[in-house]
Amino acid sequence: MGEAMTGLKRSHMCCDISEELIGSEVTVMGWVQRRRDLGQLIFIALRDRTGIVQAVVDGNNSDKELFNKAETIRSEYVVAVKGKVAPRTEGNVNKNMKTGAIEIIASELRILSESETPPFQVEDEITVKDDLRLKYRYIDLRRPSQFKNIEIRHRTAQAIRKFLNEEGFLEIETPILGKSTPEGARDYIVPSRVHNGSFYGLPQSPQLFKQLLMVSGMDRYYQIAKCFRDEDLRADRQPEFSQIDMELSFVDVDDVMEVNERLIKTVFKEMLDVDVHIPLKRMKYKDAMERYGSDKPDIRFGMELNNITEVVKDCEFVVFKSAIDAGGSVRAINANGCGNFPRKKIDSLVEFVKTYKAKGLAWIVVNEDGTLKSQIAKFFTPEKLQEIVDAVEGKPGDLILICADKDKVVFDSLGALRCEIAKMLELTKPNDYSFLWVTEFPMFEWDEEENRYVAEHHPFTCPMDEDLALLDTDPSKVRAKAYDMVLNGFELGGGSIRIHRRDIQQKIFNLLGFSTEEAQARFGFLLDAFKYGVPPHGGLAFGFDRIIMLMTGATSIRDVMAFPKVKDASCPMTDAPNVVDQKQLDELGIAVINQEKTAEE
RNA sequence: GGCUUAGUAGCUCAGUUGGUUAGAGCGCCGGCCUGUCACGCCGGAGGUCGAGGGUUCGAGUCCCUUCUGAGUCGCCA
Repeated sequence: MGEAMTGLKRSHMCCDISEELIGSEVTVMGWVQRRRDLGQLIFIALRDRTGIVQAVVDGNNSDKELFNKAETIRSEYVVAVKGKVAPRTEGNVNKNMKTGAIEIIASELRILSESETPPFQVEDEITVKDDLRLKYRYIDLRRPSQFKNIEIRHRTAQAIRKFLNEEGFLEIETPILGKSTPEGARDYIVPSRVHNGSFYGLPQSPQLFKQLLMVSGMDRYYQIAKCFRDEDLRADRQPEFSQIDMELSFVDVDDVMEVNERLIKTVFKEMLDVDVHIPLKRMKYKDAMERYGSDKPDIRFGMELNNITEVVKDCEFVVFKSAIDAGGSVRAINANGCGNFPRKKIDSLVEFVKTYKAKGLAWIVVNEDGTLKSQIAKFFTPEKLQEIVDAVEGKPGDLILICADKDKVVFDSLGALRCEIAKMLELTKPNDYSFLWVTEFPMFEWDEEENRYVAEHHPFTCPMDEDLALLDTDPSKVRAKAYDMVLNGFELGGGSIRIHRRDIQQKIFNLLGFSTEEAQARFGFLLDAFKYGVPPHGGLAFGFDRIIMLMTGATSIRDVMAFPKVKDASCPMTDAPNVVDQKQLDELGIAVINQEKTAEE
């Protein structure tokens, strides 16, 4: 039920009503935030996406019908209010509202749509569980913070487009229905009615298409591309997400980095008025791991890792000894000033690193008087213990945390631990944006399960020129022309220079265990294209949602997407994914096994 | 798939060693109120304590199973 808006035309958005309009007649339309009924005087807080403006219905100075109608209004009704803009008297100005100096004296009121009481209040102050918010996402989006996030997302996209357009990039769309290339993440696949038993794959990224566009001579391409990955969700991972995807011809590493530094600088200045100093700091992958235990280090605080393997290598402590003998290492971080942590808190840190496969965590407290306290003290001479403390520059009041294991476990554990402690100590400031590039990634990673090398980045990544010879001798040492941009411990984006020489590409495929036939079957179209003249090229892709998340301070990318999915990749609002009719399955030639539910005809 | 955590009124939560009729704030409904703006005052409705089973004289509370979220590890070229 609701009235027509016939004869009314919206003249202003709510927050566009200002003191300059005093005396003029305006018409605003929106949702009722709140009705404050004082008996013979009714205030209506009317909200649209710009904000809230107050309308007044005076029982003594307006007609009965208007007043009676105003009394029936409830929260979230959609109404149109026509009236004169009036100043508020001295004591009635609301300084907390943009429109707090004025109000609209209503002369006409239309209830365009009534509303049931919403399942939760449309206010930023309330905290509602995520699944309920997402079931009623259209109401959740009415909250100012959500409007703000969606708007920042829009404006950021525009700023990015403007920058890239001016840099000579063409915005080009690539297919969503593509070919499934099961290397890396799981693909979402789409059955074909015309080709029973055959499937399209939804793109995990437009990688191959953008390289083909370079072969076509498009020279510079970008796209804000929807990508799909059928993997488990996280706070910063959704099954469908957006990338700022780009590719450039006739470039090497520095060229791609340079244009993207300027892109980020421009966007952060425009959106947040934050000055990003370029060129950004660069850190080699190897150094990032050694110093921060992570390939996406948060460099806003110290607590760097120290390799103390040499210091303890001759000790008899079996935990350290066996780790070293197995080819691992012993490393430590110095949590400055944390020596006063209660035992319980230290124990929780020990539990914390077990998440990352560490078997435990040794600790040494440097007391205020310089004496040492440690649960492993009995395995060491006092001199040796002091030597460890000196190796990490331990001072009175410090807490030293030591992990011994395979390098991967030590890096994962201590890398996460330093971030966890930083969070406990609130070492990071809200508006501190610390960017860096991580470079010189290894080309390959040994996959223990499959017993072969897999590409660290992807199989089209170009090895560093000086490492080409190592492809034949020691592939594990080959570094790639790959780079990640990192912000505050988050990978904002990454990319690489691609291989444009067939002989090198062939070598890489061999190392990855692809036969010529297999490579041809999977990526033949790209290899064929490379026969016909291919420019040196490279590119990069940013996680668009993640950038918006960091810019808005949201804690999840769900808050910066209009209609995100919950953890099991379903949508509580639409109930996707759903079971389909047998008829649809028959047409597609699909038989479903182990299906508990079947669609009702 | 593993680990952690949560589920009590429409929403957010409290609920003690198991013990009378399960509470609060907000919201909702009704009444009063002409300057509110988180309006105020008075009154009211609203509960399968996620579901199922068990222990017990007695279960929101203890045990088992299960469902639904969240975080995280694995996974995410």
